[in-house]
Amino acid sequence: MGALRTPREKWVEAGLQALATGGVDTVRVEALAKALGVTKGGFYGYFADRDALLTEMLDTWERESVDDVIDRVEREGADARDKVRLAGQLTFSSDRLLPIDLAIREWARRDHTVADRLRRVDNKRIQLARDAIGTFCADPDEVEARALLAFCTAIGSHFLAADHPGRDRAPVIARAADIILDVPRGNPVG
Amino acid sequence: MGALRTPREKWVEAGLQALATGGVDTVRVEALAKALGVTKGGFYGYFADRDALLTEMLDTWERESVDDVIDRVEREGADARDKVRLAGQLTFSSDRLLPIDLAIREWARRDHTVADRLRRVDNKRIQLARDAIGTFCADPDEVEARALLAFCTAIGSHFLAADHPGRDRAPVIARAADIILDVPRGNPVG
DNA sequence: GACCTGTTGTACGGAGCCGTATAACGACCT
DNA sequence: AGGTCGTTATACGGCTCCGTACAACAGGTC
Repeated sequence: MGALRTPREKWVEAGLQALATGGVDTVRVEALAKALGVTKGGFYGYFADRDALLTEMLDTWERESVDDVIDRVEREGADARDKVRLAGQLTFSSDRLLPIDLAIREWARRDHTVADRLRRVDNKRIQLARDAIGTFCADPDEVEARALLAFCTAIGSHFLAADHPGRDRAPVIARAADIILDVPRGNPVG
Repeated sequence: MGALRTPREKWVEAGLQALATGGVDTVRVEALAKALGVTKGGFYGYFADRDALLTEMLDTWERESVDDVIDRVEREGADARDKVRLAGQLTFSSDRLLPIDLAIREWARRDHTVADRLRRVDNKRIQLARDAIGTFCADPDEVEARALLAFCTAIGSHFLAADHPGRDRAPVIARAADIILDVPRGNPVG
């Protein structure tokens, strides 16, 4: 039996890497093969076609970014506000997951299948924010608005190119988080 | 002199349309020609190459989305909060500009030239928000945070796939705008 | 009608990519 | 050493795209 030099996961990983770096349109079988130092010869032994790889990439992403993140938040998150912050950090500060997440959002705008999957993922994530914010905010409309703000800020800040004169982006986001989480001034949480 | 059947602007317009619909990678000379009902024969009379078209598309976008929008806001905006809302609406509710804006944000993540141009545009736009918010908020750090929130929400809501059980997205955004603009409850503006 | 002149259609070479077919290969077993 | 079987390289036809070259064409002018 010949050795398995370039297993399925290598192709998926290379695909996710290409997706993160250059978007879906740069996920090409021959380019991936070159990146892996092989030819595309073996690819079609694992995948029916390019679409099959894309689907498997989405499966991997969904698993990593939902199950893994939610598990960790539920286990490690202390109080409600901490959970929101931790969930945001795990997804939106991960060198691995963040670029993939952003690329999938772009992709989802043009592919309904991807949009449906992203909706499932985002719904699970935003529920986390709702639960957490609900512990210190009674009005359900306000909970929804603040959960939306949390999410849009986490995503939007990566698509916003503006500068903040005399500051870095980080402290501005921290201050914005205080507003979203309704932290009283003079008693900042950070 | 032969008639000018497919002038420069037609190519730029078709390019922007393709950009809005499918992203930069779908702006291809031959595909544009087919969409215009001609062949690419005439294209290279106006543009040195595909990159020249992309540059001109960016020029057009920058003109439309900065000069035009800012002019109108300065002229029509009533009070400060109105100006922020109007600027947001002009850019992020325009059937024409919005999809182009979003596509350029995706593009900018992978092309430094585009990122620089987007930074110029976003800086002008966010200054509008700063000025407006500054009229009712004294703390400059808080002004910056609220301006960031306004922008991230305007952009992020288009990249967020989550549902809002029992609601549409619009009223949730309106309520979020009240939080960003610090509108007291029981006295909603949005 | 003949003649410019600039726009457009057609044709080309070259590149990258998809998916298939087939041959070469390497590891393992006997 | 020789056989077996799965993995990989190579080669192919087909497609889309780029940018160039050149011929066909339509509008205006004389």
